[in-house]
Amino acid sequence: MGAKARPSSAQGPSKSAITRERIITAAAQVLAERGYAGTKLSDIAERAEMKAGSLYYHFEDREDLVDHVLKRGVDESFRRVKTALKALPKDAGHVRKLETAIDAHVHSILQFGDVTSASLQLLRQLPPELQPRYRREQQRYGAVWHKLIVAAQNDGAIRDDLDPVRLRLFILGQLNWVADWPRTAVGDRDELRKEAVALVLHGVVPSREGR
Amino acid sequence: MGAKARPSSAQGPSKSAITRERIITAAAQVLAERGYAGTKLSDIAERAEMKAGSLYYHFEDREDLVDHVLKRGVDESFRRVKTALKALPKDAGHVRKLETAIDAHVHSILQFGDVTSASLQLLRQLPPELQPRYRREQQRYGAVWHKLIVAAQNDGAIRDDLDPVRLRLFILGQLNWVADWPRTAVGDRDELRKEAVALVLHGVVPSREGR
DNA sequence: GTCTATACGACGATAGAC
DNA sequence: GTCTATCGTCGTATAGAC
Repeated sequence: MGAKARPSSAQGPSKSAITRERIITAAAQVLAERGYAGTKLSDIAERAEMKAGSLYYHFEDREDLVDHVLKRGVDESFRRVKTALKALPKDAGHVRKLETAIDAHVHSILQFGDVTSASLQLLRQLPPELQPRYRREQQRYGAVWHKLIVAAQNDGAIRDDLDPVRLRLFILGQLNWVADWPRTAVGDRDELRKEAVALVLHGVVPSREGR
Repeated sequence: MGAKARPSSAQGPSKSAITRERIITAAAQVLAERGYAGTKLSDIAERAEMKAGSLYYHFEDREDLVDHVLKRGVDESFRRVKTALKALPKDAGHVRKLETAIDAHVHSILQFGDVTSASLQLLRQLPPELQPRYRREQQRYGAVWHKLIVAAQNDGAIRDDLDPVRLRLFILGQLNWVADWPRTAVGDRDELRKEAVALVLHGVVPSREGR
């Protein structure tokens, strides 16, 4: 990589910002496959094509770096789902909203697979002192889904014989697991998103009037 | 492998065997919440109420201990699902079989939560050299589900517009995630199992003739 | 069987050259 | 900004007492 540092006169990210980005991506990949404690700075550095010591120019320490990966992972799905919901017409039905949220959540997982996967499994593995911050963020996201589900149940748009909390966890669990699928199974992404929506909404049994 | 296998007589488990069991359980718990590399022998020892050095009397080394936890985790669901399927009447329908497998899988997760949870997330985190053995075991389990799903699709018992591989991953993902639920969300276990079956089969939208 | 004490290696972090 | 060199810490594993 002998690219000359280009003076960021006009606009666009500085070289430093680009490097930071490269490091975060590399970190997310290693974290996703090795877990929190299994991730060595030397591995991150190698994947980002630099030496371990150089990381300290961009981040305070290991924890600071993990912090950035984690925050981004939790935020990504959140932002995307909120945006997608807001883009819906005001009079959209509950089922339509749910479809939209499912599609957006899966979409974010497919696009930011490593970051999402890393943040999802890391939440458990973090040293207890570090957990509260991210748990809170995750709960705010969970709350969005919870409202969606409860509102839909109250209006009779979806079945109300399932506990809303468990229902949310079932749905998100099914979708989150996609981050861990073997690449070969993912296949066509649009197809996958459609299937996810279909499965959550209608299940595997073909509908029959006299269920 | 680990400790010496006692020539099995008619007596109960030796004291050594009991201790081994205690250690494996402790290890599963720590592995489930800290990940592979995050699990220190001292933590396992503490939870098993002994000192770290003493573990080496029962297991060759760290890897040997993890090995036992992992093997058990993959086996548990497998055994339970196979047994449940065999107990069905020969003429059981495809949907009935699927229900049974779902119920058994969830049941095993609820009962061996730590071991299952540990083995599920550890598969990814293992050093590459150690993975093949467990992957193979997991694939054998996946094959059972695959056959179930394909057979059901071919007979028109379940919808065939979803890719069978992805369908399997969706279903198992939804169920596996239960291992990571907060204890407070699990609630009544029988209720949870029923809900899991209902959700996979019929989804969240109440059935209507003109879907 | 379990303990304490210790060697040994691996990784995080810092300092200073370029 | 990135490198090399180095220090300190911590965890695995071993040795030997009880």
